[in-house]
Amino acid sequence: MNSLTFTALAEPTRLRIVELLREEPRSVNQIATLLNIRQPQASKHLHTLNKAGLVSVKPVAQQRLYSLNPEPFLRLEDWVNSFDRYWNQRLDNLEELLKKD
Amino acid sequence: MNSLTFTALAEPTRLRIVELLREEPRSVNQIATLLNIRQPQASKHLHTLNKAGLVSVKPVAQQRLYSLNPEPFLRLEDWVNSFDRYWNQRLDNLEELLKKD
DNA sequence: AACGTATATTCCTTTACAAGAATATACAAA
DNA sequence: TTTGTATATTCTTGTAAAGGAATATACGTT
Repeated sequence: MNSLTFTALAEPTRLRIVELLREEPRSVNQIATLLNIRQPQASKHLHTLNKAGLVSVKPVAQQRLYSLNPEPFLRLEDWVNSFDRYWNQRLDNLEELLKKD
Repeated sequence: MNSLTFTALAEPTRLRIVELLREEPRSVNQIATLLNIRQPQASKHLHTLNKAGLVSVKPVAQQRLYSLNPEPFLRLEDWVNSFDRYWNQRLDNLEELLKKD
């Protein structure tokens, strides 16, 4: 797993942006308005998300529509799903322990 | 979703620690040795992971065994799984588009 | 009690990065 | 081609956090 994905999501405003884009693609000003932040900060955070590969841009007239990229989230999904083995294993140990009565 | 979890995982060394603990609980020195870092840094990172609620400590003699806490990872799992709706929806839009021929 | 091992904490320095303000660029419309 | 709207970039400043070195604390052993 790549820590760059986590770095991008670690900033609270960026996390909120991602959760907005999870609903549908949006323009910079839409995001700025919805999150009550200034436009330059929105642009900067979107730039960071873009560099991290989490979003894509599609120019429409003078607007720029940002949308989520599936890949990094699917990779994150795989990564976190793989932890299930660990929980199950620890659960087995617990059962083993309980059997000893 | 809480950005603190992402903050904790954003640091490359901490991410490696988590991936080590995913195998089994380990002591501070084990982690420091395996990752080739100095003991104080290992302690500091583990302290950060602990504050973020990602790990627990269990004292055993003078050692401290760190292990993963399931909860935050299960929450992360839920969060990232909920993105599937988005991908499916976008996939539907694509199919809709293709139907138009 | 003294010493050794395991871990935590403190202090210092350096670096990354977020916000604000101001400005630049891109495109559209009149 | 001037004006307006949408977005990006630059510069500055403040702050958080990581690593190194040194030291403190906790527990065990002799």
